[in-house]
Amino acid sequence: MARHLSIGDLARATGVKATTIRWYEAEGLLPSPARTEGGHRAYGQAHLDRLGFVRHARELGFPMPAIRELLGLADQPDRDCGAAHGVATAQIAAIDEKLERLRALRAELARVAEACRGGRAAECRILEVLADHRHGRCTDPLHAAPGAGPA
Amino acid sequence: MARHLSIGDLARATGVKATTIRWYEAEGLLPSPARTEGGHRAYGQAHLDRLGFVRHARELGFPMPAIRELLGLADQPDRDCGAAHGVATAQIAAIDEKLERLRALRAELARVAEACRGGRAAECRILEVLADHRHGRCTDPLHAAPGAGPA
DNA sequence: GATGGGACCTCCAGCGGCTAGAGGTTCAAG
DNA sequence: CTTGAACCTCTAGCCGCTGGAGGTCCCATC
Repeated sequence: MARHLSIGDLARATGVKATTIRWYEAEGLLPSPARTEGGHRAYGQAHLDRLGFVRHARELGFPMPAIRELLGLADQPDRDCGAAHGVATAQIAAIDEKLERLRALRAELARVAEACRGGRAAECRILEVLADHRHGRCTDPLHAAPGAGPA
Repeated sequence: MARHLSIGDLARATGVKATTIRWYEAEGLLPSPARTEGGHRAYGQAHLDRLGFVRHARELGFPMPAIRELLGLADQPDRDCGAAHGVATAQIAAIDEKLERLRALRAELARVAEACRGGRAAECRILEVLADHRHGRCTDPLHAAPGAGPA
């Protein structure tokens, strides 16, 4: 009898936890597998491949709707793959945005932290800067350039 | 005149939504204000300042427990501000970690996207690469684990 | 003083992407 | 046949809000 793969086997093979695998199934990223007589999930190679796909896409930060779209494309080999390219490009743009924001954040935070010379909290520049909201008024930390706003 | 500030006044002044202000109060980041006879929140300047502090700290990505700590420090001017420096430094470290992850992600994703030359999905390298999880090359530590795959 | 409509109130649910636990059942090794 | 590890379902929780339902209050205008 060809041995099926248990959920634990998939978990070990892919590094995705069993609970997460079940959750992917509930969310429709993985098809529901067959069951043993006792009700345990019984997977095959196709499931393993698909889970690998999903995991890799998640590692690359694709949100679940994007993964659903990619899966749909992978399932319909005749469709134009331009859509896949679009999904990937959008994901890159999203990452670039996050990167830029984090860099700006990092810069301001470093500036703030460096201003602290120790001593009593009453004189702490970190707390001062945080408390001073002339400094703020920006929803986006991007524009908070060191020389520009708060003199 | 201007006996008190309404929640809407605070919202307009700080750019923090009223619902979020109420939520900060529930979470203990803002003290509960006095109420009008009808039950509306009645704020003073101190609340406005405090909300500015919280908002700015959030913009810098401090998680709520860190903000609680910073607020505690700001309230006790005699304490050593080394703690504030520690909080800021930890936040910088967290950002650096995220930045590094995102950069690696971005690089791989760009590589993946570039591989696509258009055409049918069956030949799309994006989908191929996502499906093939043995392609290695990823500096992300999350990715590095499964050396002993399904043989 | 009445009225209208916007601002406010409370409570609850939901987002993404899982994760953990309770409490019960099944499988496979010895 | 007996363990006990792995599995099952279901529920709730994490962060940091956000939105909606359904009701009440405030205040400018007539």
